[in-house]
Amino acid sequence: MALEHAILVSLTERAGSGYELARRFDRSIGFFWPATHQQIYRVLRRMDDAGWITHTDVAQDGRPDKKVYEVSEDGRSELARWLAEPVDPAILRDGLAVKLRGASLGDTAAVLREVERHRAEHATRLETYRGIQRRDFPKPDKLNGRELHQYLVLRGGVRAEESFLGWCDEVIQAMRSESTS
Amino acid sequence: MALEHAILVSLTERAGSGYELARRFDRSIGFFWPATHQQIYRVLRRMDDAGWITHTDVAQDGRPDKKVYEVSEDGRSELARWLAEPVDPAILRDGLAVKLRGASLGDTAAVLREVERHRAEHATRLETYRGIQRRDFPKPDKLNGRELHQYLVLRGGVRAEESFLGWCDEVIQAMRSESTS
DNA sequence: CAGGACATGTAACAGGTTACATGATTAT
DNA sequence: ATAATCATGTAACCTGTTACATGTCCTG
Repeated sequence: MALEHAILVSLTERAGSGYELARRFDRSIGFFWPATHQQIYRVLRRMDDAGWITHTDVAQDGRPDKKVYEVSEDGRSELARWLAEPVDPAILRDGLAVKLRGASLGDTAAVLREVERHRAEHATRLETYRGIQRRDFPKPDKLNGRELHQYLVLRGGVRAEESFLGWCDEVIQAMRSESTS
Repeated sequence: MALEHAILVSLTERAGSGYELARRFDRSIGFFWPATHQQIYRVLRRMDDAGWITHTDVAQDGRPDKKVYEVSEDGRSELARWLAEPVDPAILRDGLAVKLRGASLGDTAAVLREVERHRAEHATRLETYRGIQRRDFPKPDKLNGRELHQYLVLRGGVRAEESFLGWCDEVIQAMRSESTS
């Protein structure tokens, strides 16, 4: 019920093809609402049928044709309607937490190595976010409207990754000192 | 592919019925791996068929009969096998972030109110976690093994909620001062 | 007497994943 | 030559959600 709306937000910012949307989801909005290209194609068709978006076939030389989608008036009002509704709280599905909880039922050292691996991945993601922040929002005090909202979402990503890294460090430290005591 | 393993972890800690598992998921492990009772019943049957768990029918007076499940040897080795595997990074699906990103395309004030509502819900959840921490782990320095791991998972929950609250405050402050400038 | 907890389940549907298919261009 | 990028799609499958069904006991 919300992939449609995530796509409406993204397409309102800029029109694009299914493929382009899938790239955007990989790089930005998908950190908060992940989606594969198959999901996106399926939902785009449904939205097109419902009249929330329209498409234009664009021929390209050397590359396959693409369908560039843009948001219709109906899509805009549907988005406005959805924005005024309450949303469910964020859903987190963290296999690493499940593993840590069961660590003593298997190879504890392997779970610790897995925590270290995740720490490295999240450190990379944090650097990505900080790069975007420096490049796109160098003066956050001056922002308002859409740009401010985009910046604030990014800040959420930065905070979440910082928090995750801090947790990994706490886990790594506690598990290391446990095994040597 | 991991609800099975979350259930194995929970059932190893303590045997129980599908209903009891569903309650546990609501209160603890489900904060990191949510599941409804229907999902749990379906997966329990599959695990029973696969021989990872066994059940005993327990008659109760005044209450319906229940099937108490416990983990078999095969289940234990499956869990150990899974624990040594890499896990995918945590998946976050946050409709509030999508709304904030699109806020300027609708009623910005309504989105702000929604952020305030989520802040309150997460404050409650944080208090729940802190209550468990005080009750079950009053002296965290002394912990090791399974208890240490349970404590560390809870710490992850506390950190995540603290981080979320901090983000909400940042958003609320930025959006309020924007609308008055 | 209404509502909630206890206990398990079926059925239908919506959402998400994985594998495969096609075919051109560009970079290594 | 090989792989990667661009671009769209089908099919099969698994996971997750919502609604409904049943029946007892306990509490307000």
